[in-house]
Amino acid sequence: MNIGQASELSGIPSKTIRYYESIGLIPAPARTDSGYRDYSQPEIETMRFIQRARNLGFTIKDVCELVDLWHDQHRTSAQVKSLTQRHIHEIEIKLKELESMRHTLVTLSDKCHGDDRPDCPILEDLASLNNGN
Amino acid sequence: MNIGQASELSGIPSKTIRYYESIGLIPAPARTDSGYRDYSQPEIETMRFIQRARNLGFTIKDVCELVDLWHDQHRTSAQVKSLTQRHIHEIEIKLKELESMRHTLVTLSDKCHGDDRPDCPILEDLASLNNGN
DNA sequence: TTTGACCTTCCAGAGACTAGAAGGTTTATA
DNA sequence: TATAAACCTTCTAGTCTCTGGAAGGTCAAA
Repeated sequence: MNIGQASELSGIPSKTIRYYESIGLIPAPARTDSGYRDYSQPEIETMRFIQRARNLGFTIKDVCELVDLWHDQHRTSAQVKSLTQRHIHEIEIKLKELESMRHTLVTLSDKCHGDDRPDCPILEDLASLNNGN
Repeated sequence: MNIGQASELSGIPSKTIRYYESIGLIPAPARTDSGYRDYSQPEIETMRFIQRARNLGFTIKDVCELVDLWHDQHRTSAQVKSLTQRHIHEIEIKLKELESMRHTLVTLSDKCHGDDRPDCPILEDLASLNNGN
């Protein structure tokens, strides 16, 4: 199976598959006589695994670990859960940051007339002296 | 005022100030005889403005526009509000993505025993066939 | 045989910094 | 006055995760 089909089945763009291979996330596949990458079914499964993990926001490094754990008969579910909870924690930190930003922005935006005049509470807030750094 | 003091007062690291100058977000300041950057008060105000906008998640490109609008006597508050609402919209998209990730991850994590055994619903889900791409 | 859709490699750019190297300047202390 | 620490300078390269494009080879169908 060539890279285009692998891309279709895994949902990972061809360019990204090559990139993942270049950084060692996906092992180099067999090649046809003409040099085309030639994937087999288990390699597609791995790609789908990787794609799902990426869709859940795991970093490439985390995905490497997850793939290793997946293939490790002697893994413990505690290892996987720990990795996952660390990731959840990071997501929650980002959520809080974004929610705080949104709150501030919505508050400012609501105060802004949004008309032809230059007076703008958003700019005034950004320019204000009595404001956190 | 040298770059270290400007950094303290604006909350932007010296390295980042130089970077902002290199991409044209901050204009090149005066120099002392020995070549040190020499900032005046209005330049610090601009840096503080930039730092606050960055803290609200605006991209560098947006910040450029905001600074331009700030200095433009003929701006309209509608321009600023429009920029801000676009940004709020992008934040809301990211919030939804992250909340969806968190929901999935928490659900999976709750199902995982997190003990010495290898059985793990998290890995099973990532590996499962009947799962979105 | 020709066309179009694949595939290959390699290089560069995105965004927003950050680290480090190699060297010059200023300031404080001994 | 000497020297050491703490600044400053420029430049290069790395981070992270791709993505686009160029130049060229291959394959399948008409």
